[in-house]
Amino acid sequence: MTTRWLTPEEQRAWRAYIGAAHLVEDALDRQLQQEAGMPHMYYSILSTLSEADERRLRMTDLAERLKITRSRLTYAVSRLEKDGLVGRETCRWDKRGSIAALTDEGMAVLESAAPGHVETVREVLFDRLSPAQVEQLEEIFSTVTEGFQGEEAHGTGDDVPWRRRSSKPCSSAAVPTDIPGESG
Amino acid sequence: MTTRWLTPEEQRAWRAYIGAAHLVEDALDRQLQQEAGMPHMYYSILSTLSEADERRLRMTDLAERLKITRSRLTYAVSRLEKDGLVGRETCRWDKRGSIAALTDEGMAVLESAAPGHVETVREVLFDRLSPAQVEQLEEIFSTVTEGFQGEEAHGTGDDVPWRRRSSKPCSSAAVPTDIPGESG
DNA sequence: TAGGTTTGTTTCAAACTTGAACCAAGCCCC
DNA sequence: GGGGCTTGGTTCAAGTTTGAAACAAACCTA
Repeated sequence: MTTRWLTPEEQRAWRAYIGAAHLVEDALDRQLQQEAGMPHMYYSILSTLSEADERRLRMTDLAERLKITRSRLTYAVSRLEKDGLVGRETCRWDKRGSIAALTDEGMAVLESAAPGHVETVREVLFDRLSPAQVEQLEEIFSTVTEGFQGEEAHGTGDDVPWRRRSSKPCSSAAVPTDIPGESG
Repeated sequence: MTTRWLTPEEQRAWRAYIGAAHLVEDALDRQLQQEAGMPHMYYSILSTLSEADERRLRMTDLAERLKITRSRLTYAVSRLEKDGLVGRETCRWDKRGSIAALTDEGMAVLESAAPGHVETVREVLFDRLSPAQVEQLEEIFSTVTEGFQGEEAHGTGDDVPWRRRSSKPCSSAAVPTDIPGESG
């Protein structure tokens, strides 16, 4: 099959996107590194945990939500754990499982970093976009994300074995009142 | 000042964007790593050079176009140089300057990798977007990029000293017929 | 229920990125 | 024309990411 090159419009869009994405990422990383001593991804981990049930999530779930590899997450959580912002627990119903839990200190750090972070996100992005554009942004990237979800099922013969879909909940909140096992 | 948190619409847009951006980046990196043995950024370096006058560019210019730090570029070019895909030359009119030049081998590698790369870009992005959305994408991220250009001039008191704007051309094509210096 | 596969996670080495520090070469200006 | 500032690039150590390999627990299934 002969290559379908990008049209001039697509080229422009692609370059604008790639360039801006770098700028945005860098700005976020720099701001958070300065004010919270961690890169953006680490902040996202804390943030995601803070919204989860009981402020804890299985590693695989967390990786799935953040769209990162499990290996990357392991490293990041280890660092956050060393800093006392996250704790690791083992899952009682699936002993393979490991659960990341936001500590009070982690919550505090998150809360103190949040305003500065949001301010940066506004500065670099939302303050420059019209409401219509915000909607377009969501629409465009939701579509892109959806594209990836189908891919794994069939795909172009290409599998993505390392990016799995969620596992069972396993947080105590998601557990029935009568807990199995844990007998004695 | 009290924090202007993100509205629900903005939140959704932000999350969609961040998540999709990770997926896209990973997909591109993976594809290029497989088929060309280099991450996306390195491909972009080759690609940018290939379009430049004489297929060569000063380091600072290259960094500016790619929106990356000079330090990151130095490392990347060193690797590409080791692979024989790029050569380094010194600038005759500014002896501080260093010029990265795409070699024939680099051009060949680029050309052989291009179809697969474009195909991936289509798969993950453009094949899922309407022409209107492509336009919106460009508009949105051009705006974002512009935002950064103003920033350095005044900004919120925050300087970005390491991300400079272009230097003088310095490629032989940009040189007047009568070359100064180089007296012999 | 032993053996084989799958799933959840970590580990490891190699590659990459970051930011600060450094070195030269240009530039200014008295 | 000798300081002092700026600019172009590199270097270095510390931190992060990657992908493959290792492990262990869970899940078949004969």
